[in-house]
Amino acid sequence: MQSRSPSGYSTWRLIAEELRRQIVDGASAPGTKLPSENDLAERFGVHRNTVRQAIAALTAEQLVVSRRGSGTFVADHTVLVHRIGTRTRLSDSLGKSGKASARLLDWALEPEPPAHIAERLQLSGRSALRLESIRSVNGVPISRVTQWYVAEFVPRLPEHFKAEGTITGALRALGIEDYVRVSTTVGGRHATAEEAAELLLPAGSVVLVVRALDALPGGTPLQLGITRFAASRVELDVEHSTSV
Amino acid sequence: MQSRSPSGYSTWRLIAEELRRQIVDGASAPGTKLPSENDLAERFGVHRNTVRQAIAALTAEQLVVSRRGSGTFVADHTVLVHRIGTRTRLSDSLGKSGKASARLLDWALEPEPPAHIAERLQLSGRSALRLESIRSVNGVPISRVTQWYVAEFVPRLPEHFKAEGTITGALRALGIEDYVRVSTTVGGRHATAEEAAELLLPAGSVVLVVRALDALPGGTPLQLGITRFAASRVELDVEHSTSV
DNA sequence: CCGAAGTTGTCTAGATCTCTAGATAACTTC
DNA sequence: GAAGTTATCTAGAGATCTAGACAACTTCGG
Repeated sequence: MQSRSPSGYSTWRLIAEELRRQIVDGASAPGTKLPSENDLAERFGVHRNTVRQAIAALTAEQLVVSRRGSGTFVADHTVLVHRIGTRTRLSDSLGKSGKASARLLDWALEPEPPAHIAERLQLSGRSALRLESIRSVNGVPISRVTQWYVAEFVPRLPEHFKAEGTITGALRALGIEDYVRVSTTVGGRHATAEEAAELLLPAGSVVLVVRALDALPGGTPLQLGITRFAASRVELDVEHSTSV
Repeated sequence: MQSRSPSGYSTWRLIAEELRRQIVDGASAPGTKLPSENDLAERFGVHRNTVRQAIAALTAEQLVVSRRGSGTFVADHTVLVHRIGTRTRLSDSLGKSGKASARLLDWALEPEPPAHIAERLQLSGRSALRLESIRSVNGVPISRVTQWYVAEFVPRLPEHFKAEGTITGALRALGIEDYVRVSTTVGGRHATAEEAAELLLPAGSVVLVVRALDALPGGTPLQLGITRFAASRVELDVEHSTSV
């Protein structure tokens, strides 16, 4: 491990991320023992206290657990899989892994939405409806979602969302049973301070940013969603058509 | 901006990432003027020198350019789009954006590949061929790739790769013209120190980790690729089937 | 069972890096 | 010319990292 470089990352943070990568990429089973603090200090070329800081961070995230005298072990952790496909709904793909829930944080009618939203939804001067929500599985927040709808297609959607508990349910209550995924892009970046707080992540954690456009049968745009998944908790699985 | 929290990220690093996010998410055109250093210092609640550190980092990445007396402006930057689909080849999706090239870093015949590789490729005791390469567009590195092949299917692949310059060309030279994408998963994490160095990224940058399995017609596994895209340079576009 | 070795937990002190503070200099814009 | 903006600098406070030590516990071999 190189000594301090002007990266803006403390040495212990870099070590914590490296250990995290080794645990997750190596698919270390819960119970796997990490090297001792002295070993890690020697490998990374730092003082043991610095390694302890890194381990403390992973402990705070419940990725590892330390036992005095024994060592540090990988804790029980799972990475959820979210399917990205033409008709996949969040409740279908992630719900199977446990109890999924969505909480509406905020909503607003937007008579003058941002230009790129208006363009993607082909609003032509019509209003958009913006919903802000957070989704959890087994009580653990996994994504922070901003959704833009063509407002006139979804009257009272927020009320229905609160009543049904899911967007799919809310849309169904409005008579919208069928819509298809038109496009999906995936990017990655550091979470904002707000996102990190809402997703219960350490500052600077990585989020996968999924931008998805859904349309009604016939191709009329219905919704543009911007979902920030906690990259440490969710992996995306792209659905490939099986027809050749 | 909160004052120092024990996140392991320096204040200037967090500010730099937030400015980056605003520039990229807001799709700021080159030439867009950022708020002045004094304004940013006030907004983030820090001293101006701290803001200067953040801007210096973005300047080093050539995302912004500062002119004394005038201000700081968004520099020319593009985010490349990589298509993820059944038959999309890197040279097809990214090559259109400019001159794409791939450089073989290393390769090895692996008689005892890791268990999860052996399983995905259904090796049953056969050897795997591992290739390590880096891909660039217009001289800018965009991804770091590890590819595992069923060795007996691709004799002398490294030589062909060097001769042809692309994997697609190398496979074609071996008579392999048709293969399909079976599965693709996308994750995100911080780049390792090595990855950051190879991709010319600041330490701790975000990479999108794409794991893809390709098969020959008939379903026999051919290749498992693990591609780390620089998230600040590449966005993934998922191909959706248009049939309903 | 006991002692040695190993491991994590805790603490103090000093060196080094980061951030704040404030100032002056050099340039641009109006 | 005045106001605004970036560039550079010095100094001090606060945070991080190194260094080393001792404490409390576990594991293993005799």
